[in-house]
Amino acid sequence: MEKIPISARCPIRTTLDLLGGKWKLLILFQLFKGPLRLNELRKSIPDISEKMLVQELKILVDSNLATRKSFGEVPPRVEYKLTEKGKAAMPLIEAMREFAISYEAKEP
Amino acid sequence: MEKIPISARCPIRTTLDLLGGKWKLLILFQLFKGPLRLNELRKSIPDISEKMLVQELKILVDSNLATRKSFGEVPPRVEYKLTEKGKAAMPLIEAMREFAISYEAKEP
DNA sequence: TTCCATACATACAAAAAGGTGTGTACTATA
DNA sequence: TATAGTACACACCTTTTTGTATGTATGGAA
Repeated sequence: MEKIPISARCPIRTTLDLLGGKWKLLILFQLFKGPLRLNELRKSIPDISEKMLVQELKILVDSNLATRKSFGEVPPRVEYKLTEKGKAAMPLIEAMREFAISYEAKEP
Repeated sequence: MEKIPISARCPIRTTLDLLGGKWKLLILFQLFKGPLRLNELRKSIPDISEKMLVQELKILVDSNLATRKSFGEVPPRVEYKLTEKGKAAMPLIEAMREFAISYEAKEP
């Protein structure tokens, strides 16, 4: 039996679990514009490796933040798309943008 | 000379650099309620280690998101407090809370 | 026949993040 | 005199995350 501290399941931790790390929010942000194929995502995030992209997409799909649709063609064609839950991250990204802007302002 | 991809300095990455990781947002959240001493922070985040707390606070201070005020007493008394830039993270935390709530809802 | 494109998988290595345990300075208090 | 409290520092270790380099299946184009 594990000892779970009182704050182990607060909304901040939940969100960190779902969206933490270097890439997930960047991927989600790209997908807001509409469904994308793997290679399209790769081009829109130039410094991500293929492995990371595949791995993070899998996690996003497992968390029900995105869906994967394979067209069963050859060469393979697969499209990734946000779910409703995934789209709910938009205000969060907006808040991040605003935070970054206010941080970089010269004011106090 | 380093090669910097086109998207290296977007607001998402800036925010991730400043607030990423397991602890910074939790610490900031505690400090919204008002200035706190190290031990008070430790009690309000039961599962953080002293090293992590000190280390993360130092980073937050270096980033101008918080300030450190030593009272020069013995035993030491030090207070940590948010700066204006630090307070600007509040909407972000609010957005995280809302995201977590919507994620955990049973709807689609 | 060789090569290309796509969307992966897998093994391995490097780097970053996080955790544990101990020590220190100083004073007050028991 | 021994102990406690505070806010650290430092060494060391483990885990997690990220990166690199290859390999695979398939069919069509050259």
